[in-house]
Amino acid sequence: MDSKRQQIIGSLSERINSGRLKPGERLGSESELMAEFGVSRMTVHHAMRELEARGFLERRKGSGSYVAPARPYVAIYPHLDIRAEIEAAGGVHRARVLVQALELAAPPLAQGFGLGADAPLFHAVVLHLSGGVPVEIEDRWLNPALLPECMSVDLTRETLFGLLMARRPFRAGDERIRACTASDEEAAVLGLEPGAVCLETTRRTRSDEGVVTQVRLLRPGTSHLEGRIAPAARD
Amino acid sequence: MDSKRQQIIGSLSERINSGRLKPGERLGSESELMAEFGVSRMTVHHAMRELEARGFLERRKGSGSYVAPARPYVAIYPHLDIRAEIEAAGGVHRARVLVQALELAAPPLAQGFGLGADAPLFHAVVLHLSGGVPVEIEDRWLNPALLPECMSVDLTRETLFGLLMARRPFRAGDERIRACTASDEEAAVLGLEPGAVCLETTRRTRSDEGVVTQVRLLRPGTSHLEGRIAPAARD
DNA sequence: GATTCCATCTTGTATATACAGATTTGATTC
DNA sequence: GAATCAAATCTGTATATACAAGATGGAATC
Repeated sequence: MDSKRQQIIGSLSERINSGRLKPGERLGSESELMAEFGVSRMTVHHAMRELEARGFLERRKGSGSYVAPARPYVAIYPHLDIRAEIEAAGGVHRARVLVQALELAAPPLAQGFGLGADAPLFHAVVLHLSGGVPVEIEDRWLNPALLPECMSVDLTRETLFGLLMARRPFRAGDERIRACTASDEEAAVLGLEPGAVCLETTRRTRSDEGVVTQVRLLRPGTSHLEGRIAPAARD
Repeated sequence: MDSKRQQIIGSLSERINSGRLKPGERLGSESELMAEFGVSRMTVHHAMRELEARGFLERRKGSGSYVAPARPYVAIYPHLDIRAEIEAAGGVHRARVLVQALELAAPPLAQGFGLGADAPLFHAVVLHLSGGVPVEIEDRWLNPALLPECMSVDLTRETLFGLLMARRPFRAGDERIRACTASDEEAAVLGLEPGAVCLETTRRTRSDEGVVTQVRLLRPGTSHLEGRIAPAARD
């Protein structure tokens, strides 16, 4: 048995989802709904508050409650950790470390991290395999101040992404996807013929302390990224 | 001046975001927080309810309130409508309709729509341009029952995506991205040399009545998709 | 007709109370 | 020591009340 609040939420959201109440349309006042559902005003109030938080309603003090405009749809790609992605697909993740060093980066790159050109950055290049099949080249730059143990980490045992998630949980970033061709070296590492079509993802993530990491992910063009389409989250 | 509830929400979420309260850790009980903040229990209750709805807390009846585990991060790509995407980038959208017809689709395609092999599907191929430059080929199949006017629509004036958004607002779907090479025909339409690298997005969206539309979007590999990284939404 | 002002309606916030229902804790009992 | 049971603790829900503050509409006034 649902609570009264849940019943009201269900009833109202059904009217909205079914299209019987259209965006912009005004709902009854709390007093009216209170009479309709036979509950107290506060119960209606809490139910509508929750619908507002979920993005179904907009409420205006002194005026009333209105059906919120339809939210735009977005595509959501959940697999940011290559290890989790491979394991979710039933594969066994393995990694080959090609580079793990402190290097002086090209000036524009160091600039992106807010560091001088003489400050060394941590650089890692890792080939990720699923059951022996090359899946992705990870070419990552990292501000070593934000992950001091980066040089001593065994990258065949844990991913830098996983480490970063555990250490610096709250941050945001941006990502770009494009298609390109593999260089001879990249093709060799990925087991492709030279000039093969590849999918390139570039990511930069920030925390409050600045840019944490920048990474270029290269995978064979035949592999595909899988996402889902859903209404954008409120906020 | 924030409300008391907002102050409590701000104070608690700050403790969580800063890491002073770690995932799994127990917060004080409503009674304790009531004393700490000098408010009534219900005020604390409503504040924590909201934090729970936002995904910061997990509350267990009889036990207490606990900091929720860190949400996984996802990549979010907001531009599903090519027209909006072009205009957001400051360009002028224009379209060239290459195909707009009712066709008998290949059996596996018709099957995806839950229709028999003898049921015609609406098929549209549209080249989208930004200021005269080809940006994307849209190759779309659509269940005509769900958009009866599809044959009479002027696709140079409005996009099928926009139409669908307006008519069938609530639905979900999935999307796949891969890299490929353009066929001779596609390369010609996009103004690329034959065999050029391209980015291919395939989308299928559903409503309660079944599959609404399936679309293949092809754009030059040099163009890139831009998204952002953020914690996954609750639910 | 245009403006001003007030009564009324609306949602927002805070509080107190009461009881339900799940969990935890501790004492009792075997 | 282990099991059982009861009390205390904690969150969930519903209600009533009171007042604040924005929005609206209509009446009174100019």
